[in-house]
Amino acid sequence: MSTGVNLKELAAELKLSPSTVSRALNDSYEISEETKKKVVSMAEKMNYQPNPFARSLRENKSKTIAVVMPERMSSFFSKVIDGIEEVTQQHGYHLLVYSTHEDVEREKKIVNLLMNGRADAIVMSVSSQTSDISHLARLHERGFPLIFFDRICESIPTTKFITNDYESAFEGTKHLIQQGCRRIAFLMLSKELSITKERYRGYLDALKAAGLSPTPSLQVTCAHEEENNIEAIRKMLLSEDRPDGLVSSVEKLALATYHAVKRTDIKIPEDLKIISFFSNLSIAGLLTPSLTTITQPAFTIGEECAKLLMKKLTKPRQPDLPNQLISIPSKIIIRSSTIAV
Amino acid sequence: MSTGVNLKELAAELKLSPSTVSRALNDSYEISEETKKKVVSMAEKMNYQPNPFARSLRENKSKTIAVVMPERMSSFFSKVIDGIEEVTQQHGYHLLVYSTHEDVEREKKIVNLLMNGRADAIVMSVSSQTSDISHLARLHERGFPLIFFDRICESIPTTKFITNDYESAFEGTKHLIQQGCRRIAFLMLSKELSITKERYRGYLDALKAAGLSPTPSLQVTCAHEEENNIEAIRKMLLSEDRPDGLVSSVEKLALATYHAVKRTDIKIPEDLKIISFFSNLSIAGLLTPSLTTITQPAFTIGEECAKLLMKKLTKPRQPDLPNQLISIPSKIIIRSSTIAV
DNA sequence: TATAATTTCGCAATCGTTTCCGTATTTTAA
DNA sequence: TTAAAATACGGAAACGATTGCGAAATTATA
Repeated sequence: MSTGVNLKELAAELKLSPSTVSRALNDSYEISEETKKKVVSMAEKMNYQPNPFARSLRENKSKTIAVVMPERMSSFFSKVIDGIEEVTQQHGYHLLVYSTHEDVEREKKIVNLLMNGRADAIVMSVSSQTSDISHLARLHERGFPLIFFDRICESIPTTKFITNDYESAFEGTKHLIQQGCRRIAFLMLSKELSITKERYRGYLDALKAAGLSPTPSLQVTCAHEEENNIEAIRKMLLSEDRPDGLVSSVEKLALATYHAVKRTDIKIPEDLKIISFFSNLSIAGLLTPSLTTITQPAFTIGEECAKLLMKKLTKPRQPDLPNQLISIPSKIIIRSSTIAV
Repeated sequence: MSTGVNLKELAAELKLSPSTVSRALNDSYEISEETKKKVVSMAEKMNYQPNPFARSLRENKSKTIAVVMPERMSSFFSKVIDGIEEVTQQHGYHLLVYSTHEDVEREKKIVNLLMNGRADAIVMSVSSQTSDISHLARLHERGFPLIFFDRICESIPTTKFITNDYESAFEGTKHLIQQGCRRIAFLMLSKELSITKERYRGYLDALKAAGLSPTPSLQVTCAHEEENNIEAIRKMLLSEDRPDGLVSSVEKLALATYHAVKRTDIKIPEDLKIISFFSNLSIAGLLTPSLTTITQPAFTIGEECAKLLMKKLTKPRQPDLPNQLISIPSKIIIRSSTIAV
């Protein structure tokens, strides 16, 4: 791999010193317009590309953001990253992307690796296994810029971007009740997860507001393995107090539910109405029947994370990321899976 | 952001020179076992993390791989990256991930940015717009390690990983014919794409082998915008010589076809049988009717790309990546969308 | 015992930038 | 006309690691 020209060679060609060339390329006021032109044109001619590591070493920043998330095959996370990339790319930033595969040990390893400054900031959504958050707390205490989205750590005082989890779950559950549901199931990944807690609370409060009492056996905590989830849901669906409605707090469990239903003779929406947090609109419309979704503003969440970070990182002497919770509302899109017949 | 301890501070604490400490940490034969122990334990105690940029600058390598692909919201590409990450993470490599959004201009920008050595290698799948490949050729001519997967550049002499596109398309088309189809449509993204060419060839040859002649109006070239694709497909499906079978060369066009069919009263598989290159098995099973798929070994492709790169990058004085085409076969999974009634 | 070989470590250069100084030249002000 | 200020540039020190080379201390060999 033949490395290109460096600053010294470029300077030699121009019969200038490296410092002058550097300043010229960085548009310093100390350099005359005339020399700037010369330098810039010669740099183009010789295809000079500054070495990013020399620069990072000197400036102590990498122009790189790390994104850590639980899984890649999820339209929600894909769209968030698209949103982040859209903003960061305009500022010349690069994206390191890591998947924890819902494994807290991998999450710890990744976070610890990132503490050496390879990235200027971390945008993350924690794994469903994450209960001990000391690795993240340590990162933040050291002053490392850290932003959470979706699955947040409440106790770490930094900026977090979420959707209106509580209200959406409340409204979604209320919608099921309005459609006549009385025994409503709730599917979740892990009780530790911030999104689980909030969405669950919204679900419970909606039940309470309607004078309904929750049935413990209808609240299913799932795991990572899809087949196990499908079977757990199927059993719940066929249990004694089988539900007539179902709220899924994450996309993948809605899909698991459709799989589970296929293994029974339950009819949606006649026997069971389903609503789910879901980001893949194209798929939602193709499911049979089409799925009523609580659609999170995934792309916007990514954009907002990135905008905040860019402000903090590209301007000098910015304050720490404020300890705030920013909520961007979801939209409920009613489709066939909850239409009363 | 308070940077941690560096080598000099660690050395001072140990009353040793930085060079000795560096060698001790790198397990050099020149250092006694005794000092090694001391150094390592002190490094742990002080939580020493080597500065990656200083190291990269000195060693002229970044322990980073760049992955450039056309889109993120695709189960195929997601799985490929999961495969790559699985291997590279074990070697301590990091992943920079870029999406071109099927835009060749963005692809060029990204590739040019990567020429400065920010990554040690690039794994890429070109955009559907890419016909001029000079940006990639230049990269390769400079000796930059470059690997293609799926959507390859035939003319660039490096290693490419694909699936058996021709054979799979041939077998898939043959399957439709065996199920009684006579007028078989073909959906593609861009005629420039390597996968389009090969899969199209397989499709044509299968027709020919059965004594069928292709109908030009049944061969639809689609673009990026989903709604436009759906409408184009719908029109084709309702045209005079409407098809009774359809091969989709990529996942998203199969979904578009399902959407298009929903807007007509065409019945699958009675009126139209569908087969598609498709990686999202969970979704394939949930479509109505479930979709017969040509399932690419996405994860394995990613793993193989990464394995080859790791061999090249982690061992000293490796030869250039050989000019070879490695094909990993797909599997055809027959579901309801092609079952004759 | 004297010399050679081995072990173990330190000094200093290096990677390619940026930037703090210093300085020569030109312009402005008094 | 002279002093002060502004302009335009170069020298050299950083940033934090790795490594070639030299040297002291120890061990082996003759």
